Amino acid sequence: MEVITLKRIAEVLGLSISTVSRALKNHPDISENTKKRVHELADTLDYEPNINAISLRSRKNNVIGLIVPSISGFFYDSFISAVEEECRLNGYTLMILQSGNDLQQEIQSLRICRQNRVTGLFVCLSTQTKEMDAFEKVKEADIPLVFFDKVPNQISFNKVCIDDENAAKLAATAIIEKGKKNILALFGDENLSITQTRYSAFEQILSFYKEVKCSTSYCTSTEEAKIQTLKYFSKKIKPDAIFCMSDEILIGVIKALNELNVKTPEHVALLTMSDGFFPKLFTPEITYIETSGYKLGKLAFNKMLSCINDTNDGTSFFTNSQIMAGGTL
Amino acid sequence: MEVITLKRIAEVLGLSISTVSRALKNHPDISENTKKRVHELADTLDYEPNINAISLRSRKNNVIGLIVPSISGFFYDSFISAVEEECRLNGYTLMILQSGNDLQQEIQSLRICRQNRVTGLFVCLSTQTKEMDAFEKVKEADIPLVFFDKVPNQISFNKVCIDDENAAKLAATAIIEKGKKNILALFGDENLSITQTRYSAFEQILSFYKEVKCSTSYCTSTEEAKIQTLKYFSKKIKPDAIFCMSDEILIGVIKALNELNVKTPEHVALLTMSDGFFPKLFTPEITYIETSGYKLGKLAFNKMLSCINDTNDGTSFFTNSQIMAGGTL
DNA sequence: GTGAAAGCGCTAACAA
DNA sequence: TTGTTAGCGCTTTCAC
Repeated sequence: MEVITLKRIAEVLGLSISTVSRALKNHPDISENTKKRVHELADTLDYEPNINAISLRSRKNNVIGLIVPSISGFFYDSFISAVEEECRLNGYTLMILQSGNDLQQEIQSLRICRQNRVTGLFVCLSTQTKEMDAFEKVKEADIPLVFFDKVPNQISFNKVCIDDENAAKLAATAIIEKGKKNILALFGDENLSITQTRYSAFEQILSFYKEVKCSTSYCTSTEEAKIQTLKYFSKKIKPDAIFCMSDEILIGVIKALNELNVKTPEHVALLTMSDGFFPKLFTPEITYIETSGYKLGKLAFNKMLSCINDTNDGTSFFTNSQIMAGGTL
Repeated sequence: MEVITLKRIAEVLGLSISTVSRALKNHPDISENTKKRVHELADTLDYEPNINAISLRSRKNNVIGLIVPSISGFFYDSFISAVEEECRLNGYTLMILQSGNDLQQEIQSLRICRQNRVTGLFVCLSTQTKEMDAFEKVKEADIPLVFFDKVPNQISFNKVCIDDENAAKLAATAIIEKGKKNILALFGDENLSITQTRYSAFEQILSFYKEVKCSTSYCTSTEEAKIQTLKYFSKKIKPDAIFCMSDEILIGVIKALNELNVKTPEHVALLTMSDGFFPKLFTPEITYIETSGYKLGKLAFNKMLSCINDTNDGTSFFTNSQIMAGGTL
């Protein structure tokens, strides 16, 4: 099946390529009659302009790249959903690459984005990433770069995050106010700044309450969260409250509690950070600090737009959090 | 920041563009010394070939399109995850577009894919789609087209599905064997062939057992599934078994059962079709017929490859299903 | 109101 | 072993 180009239309109509090009864009110079003929033929032949040619010629590309450890589940899918929506609404196309938390893969994805001359790039760092050299180069190449969720520590990068500090403080305060004395706090991967921020904010609040005991544990997976929970409940003094840093952790905790037949809130209080989807699946619904991937996605896109339009003020964006009452605290 | 091209490298090295091009590809004609010089400069300048130019020149594109109602949650995220993985491993790049179950959006996404000259296209139909004209045109344009999950009825299209018929029969048989007499069967959107297939297979099995009563209901959302469940449990004779066609339905049912304080399997048996993620979140774990989005994604990509390589034999692919024992049946 | 020509970055046939 | 040239599909300046 023949692919239709301006050239082809021009041949059929006995016009020059440039006239056809202008006619399709309704350029004022072109006569109404010519415009009509061109549009009609283009329609019947199902002409679609070749984006590659346009990108090449204009030296710009409407593709935006997104690198993320995994598309599926836990927050990222709704973040991506929001970003795709905004991209589409703004005439961009989204190219998604999974790093699988693998360093090589992340670098390779970065290269693919550069080869594609992406207009901008969203990145959620892999848990392995230490060196930021490759990302520095992206910046030097003047490609707008917005980190989300798992972001680097350097202040020089654009970041869009949950307001981790505030959210973690909110959580700690809520637990304290319920008079809990023996907290189990489960966090994610220790290397991530997001984990570090949540951890220190949480600890900071607790430090004001010397009488409250808190055991902390870092879990890199749902399975580990389950194991840690089982471990702490096998001790003589059992936790009277559990704080989960994320859905991923929460699921592990719930599996453990189910196995132990420990009920919330009767035997233990439970508070998590989440977008609310998982917390609402259970009975009683789990109390959570709201951290919406969808909202963050919208925010991230705004940041990206300001970078693209060169109106970026260099500030980091944060979504604000609030506590959503369920029945487990 | 200057963008590096072959031309630039050629200038610096005092070579012609074609020599540089060949050197970078390690063409045998080029002397070792020249290759070395070119590679070194390319490295220090961080040269990356312009994919747009390559696509234009070669008249092919390594982009594969994917149109889906929504990226997030319920099966699609893991399907997409698998497809992205395969794309990456095979040198393709994935362009994702959400239709939001909106007809206009779907058509628009189709157009974007055509403009981008995608090498292939995965489509999960929106619930609104009736006319297949636009997709016929894609086929006529020789763009490999693979439908997944929500697929058209026409036999002429490539489809990759859960083996819906077998899965639904498996479900019906399992429920019958448990001696249930009053089944509530909840299905998804009535317009979808996937729903129709599951429905008729389920009914077919039941038709052999005249003594078994079965109420059927179509739900287009989680919320509606909840409402329907509440409705049937407000009747005098309550269901002794519930069959859910999907996770989306299951979640609604669980919320309803929680609200009613109806326990599984004591008060009612529960069986769903799922990839297993959600069923395993609850206690007891919910018995399900396995339908893996991830597996289906891998299958879909194989189908796509065979289309691209023109070795497609025109058969539809099905993942096989099996029943996974939880504690609710 | 329309056309010719150049050029975006790249590859490959042909020439030298 | 290297260079010249043409052309992928498109836009845009300049000429008529």
